[in-house]
Parts: sequence; structure tokens; C-alpha cells
Amino acid sequence: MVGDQDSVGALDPLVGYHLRRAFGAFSGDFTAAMEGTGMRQVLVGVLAVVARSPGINQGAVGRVLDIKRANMVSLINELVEAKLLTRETDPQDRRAFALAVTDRGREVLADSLARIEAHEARMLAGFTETERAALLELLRRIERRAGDSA
Amino acid sequence: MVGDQDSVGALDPLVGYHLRRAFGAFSGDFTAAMEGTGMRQVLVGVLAVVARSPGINQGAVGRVLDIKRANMVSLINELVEAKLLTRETDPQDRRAFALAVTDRGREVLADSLARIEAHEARMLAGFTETERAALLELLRRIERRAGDSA
DNA sequence: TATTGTTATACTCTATAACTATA
DNA sequence: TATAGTTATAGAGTATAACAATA
Repeated sequence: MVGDQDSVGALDPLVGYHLRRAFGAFSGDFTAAMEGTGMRQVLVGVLAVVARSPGINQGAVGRVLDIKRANMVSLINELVEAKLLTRETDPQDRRAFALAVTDRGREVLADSLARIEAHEARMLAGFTETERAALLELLRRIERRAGDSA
Repeated sequence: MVGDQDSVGALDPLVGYHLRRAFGAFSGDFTAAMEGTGMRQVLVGVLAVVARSPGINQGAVGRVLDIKRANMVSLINELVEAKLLTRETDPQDRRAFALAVTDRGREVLADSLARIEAHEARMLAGFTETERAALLELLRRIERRAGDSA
């Protein structure tokens, strides 16, 4: 069988290597789960963050999701053109845009989250709830360490 | 504090979201750890696989690491031009190239692995050995599920 | 027919630098 | 002077299709 632990030699004991592969597996299945919807990982992320904090501007969304301002532009354009987000000049700070999710955006987000739940169930089949929670907690601790040096 | 769990709304309970962020944190620190060496994640991967299986061809390396044949070409070119790999026509199958790591390649791989160990120690600071092993095992189970559908 | 390696191509993601308009 | 958004650009990763040589 190809892809077995042994064939990767020195990589096998590395957490980073397995993180990479597990992320790749998730990404591939995520893309398949979203097929036909036009949604991608980042777009769902942006939609979820704006839904959580209506009126937020793109810079702030980028800071939450670790996306550079320059790269936020086309993402927001995509979502606004698809009528999933509205973008209006913030009266309190006329440099910024206040973002909000449209009704259609809320529908698409709900549909995306339903697909994602099925996708997660698929990827974590065989995991007990305890194991799932443990994995989540260990991953969160890695993210926090990243913040230390940033 | 930016990037807090709460600000991501519906994403927070998702393993995929945290996998993505943890992978991003690892990748950033990996790149920093390799600064000045010219090595990248994929290149170390290829070097490690060839070191483990001398005489292997590029297609097989790609299958092990989930890299498409078309994308292997420039990677192998890079490593051969840097004199870290040799590429010779396989006498048993003249379509294929038998790959092998050069002495210099072995040195670079050893140096890379030393840097990676320090990087992993940094990213997993505060993890007990039990926690590290648990994380590794949970990630491996996700990879295996990915193989099921492939 | 199938497989190895190759070329060409394209899309996404990520990163930096320089610009504008507002604060 | 700092910040919000923008433009332009470039590198890396990933994907597909089509081809030549060999099996």
C-alpha cells in the first residue's frame, strides 16, 4: 500500500508532516463537499466571521482569519458580487466599509455549515466524542503558541 | 485580542478550521526554521522519501507524498540541479529514472531534520510526550480515512 | 493499452510594496 | 503619522489535459 508510514522514512515521527497530510485530507473532502456551490474554505470563513460581527470591516476580518488586507479585497468583491455580503461606507470612519451578511448569504452559510458538518462526520468517523474534543483542544493549543511569536 | 475563538462564530467547533490554523502556524514556523537553506517542506519530503528508498522513481515518490507526476518534474529538477539528488535512467525500465540522494543531499537532509526537530519542539512546547503521541495518533487516523475514499 | 516522464496551462493562496483617502 | 482599502505583482501549491518513449 502506497502512502504507508514506513515509506516516508524520517518524516513519520513528525507532527508537522501528519498535520500537513491530515489538513490535505480535510481540504480535499471539503472541496468535494462544496461542489457546485461556488463556496471555498476562505469564503465560508469570511461569511461566518461577518455573520458573527455585523458591521465589521475587511481589515478586522482579515486579522481574525489571518488573511492579509491585500488579499481580502478580491474575496470581499466575490462575496459582494454574489450578493452574499453588503459593503457600505462606515459613517463613523469613512475609510472603512461596514460589512453585513445578506439573507441569501445567511442561506448559503447555513447550507455550507450543513455540508461541513457532514464532511466533518465523514472525516472523523470512528472518533469518539472524547477523541474529537481532545484533538480540538490539542490543535487549539498549537494555534495559541503561534500567537505567542506573532 | 484578535483571533480569539469567539470572533470566528460558527467556525470555532470545527476540527477542519483548527486543523487549518494549526497547519498554518506550523508552516510559518517551518519556513522560518529553514531560512537561508533554500529548503521547503516538499523538498525535505522528497529527500526523505528517496533517502528511505534509493532507486525509487519520481512517480512513486509522488504517490507516497500525494504529489502529482506533473508537479514532481520541477521539484526533482530543483534537487538535481542543487546536487542533492542523482537521476539516472533505470536499466530495468528505461521510461523511469532511478533517484538517489548524494552525500551533499544527506548532509542537507540531516541539517533540515535537525532544524525541524527544534521547530517541532517550539511548536509543541508545553505538550507532554503523551499528548504529543496522542495528537500524532489522531492525525494518523484522519489520514487513513482519507485513503478509504481515494 | 498502460505507465513514466514531460510540457503547457490555470487557479488558488500567500506575500510584499506602493498608492489613495481618510483619521 | 497611522490606518482602511486598493492595485500590481510574484512565488508556491495544486490540478488537468495532451504528448513521446517505453513497457
